[in-house]
Amino acid sequence: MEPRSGCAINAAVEALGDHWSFLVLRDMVFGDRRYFRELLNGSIEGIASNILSDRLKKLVAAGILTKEDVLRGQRARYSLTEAGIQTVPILFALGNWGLDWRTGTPELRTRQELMRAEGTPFIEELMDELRVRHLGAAPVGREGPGPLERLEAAYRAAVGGEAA
Amino acid sequence: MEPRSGCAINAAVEALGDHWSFLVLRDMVFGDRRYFRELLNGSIEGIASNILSDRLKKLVAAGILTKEDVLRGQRARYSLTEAGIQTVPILFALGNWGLDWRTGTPELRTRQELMRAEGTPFIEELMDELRVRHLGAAPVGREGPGPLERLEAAYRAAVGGEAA
DNA sequence: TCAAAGTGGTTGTAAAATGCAATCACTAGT
DNA sequence: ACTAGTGATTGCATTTTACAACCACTTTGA
Repeated sequence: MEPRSGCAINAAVEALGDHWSFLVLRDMVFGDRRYFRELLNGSIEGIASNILSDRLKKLVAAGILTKEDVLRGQRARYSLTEAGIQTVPILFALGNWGLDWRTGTPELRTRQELMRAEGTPFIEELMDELRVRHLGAAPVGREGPGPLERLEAAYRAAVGGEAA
Repeated sequence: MEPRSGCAINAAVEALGDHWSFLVLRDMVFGDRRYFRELLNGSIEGIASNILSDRLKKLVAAGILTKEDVLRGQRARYSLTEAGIQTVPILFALGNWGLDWRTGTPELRTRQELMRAEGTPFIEELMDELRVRHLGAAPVGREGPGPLERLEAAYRAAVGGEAA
């Protein structure tokens, strides 16, 4: 696909500005989901398997994710690339807007509020942790529980396993 | 439309996470376009009139824009609401991602680089200027040319009138 | 006064994307 | 051999999108 224009905002929107792409990234980043089935069953919005398949393919083609190439029938893991990790500030900005201008479930609001309260350092720390987990980067020496660990409790309480 | 989930990111994506909605907001925020025809002819991506009509309607319904209600055939002006103005950080994040991970025309890259170099203060200043222009807020006392004025030269050089 | 140009759209129509359920080829475990 | 789980693909109906033409109305200007 060639871009409709040379605008950076347009380029970003074309690469990941699709309802489901954002939600897939959200679940990978904040929900630590890396397998097809996890993403399929874990999504609170209930994505269809063909749509998930298509979006994963497009995100891989766009250089935002990579996929372990395994044989058919084997569990394949998806990883964020550096480009994928750098979508975190976009997700953060979207979440903050939604927090301010839309209602939402208290649990998820709590999570977003936690992130906003911690601000940019939290985002940086989260991105570093994603680099360790997805890119195999050397851990950055930090004390205490990581950002995902801190979020996990709030996230699982709200999204958890029950994908009604 | 009721939301697919109580997630803030999902809420934001549902309200404005559509290819054209983002581009309309971009042109209103950075291109200072406020009329149907300006948006129609000014868009470098070439939006169709029915799509523009539909997106404006949806953005108004979502509380992101307001429309002066005038008689049919009269020039109606669209304004950003405070919710609309607060999408600026999202557009900024999208633009920065596109700048880093996609190629684009040099002119538009220059514009995005200018913004990024000036950082958060630029965004704040831009949002204040939008409040003055769209909400009729009292001008914030600042010296020198405003952020839109600074951007205008670069923007018009690239996007200008030629909507090929 | 009266045509011409401009206003924000609407109306076809065809192409593309989406959503849903069923199915598939394959692997791993027992 | 059987069963459950893997990441998808396939049909099919519905919805959304894109493109061009057109519309009702107002404003402009000679």
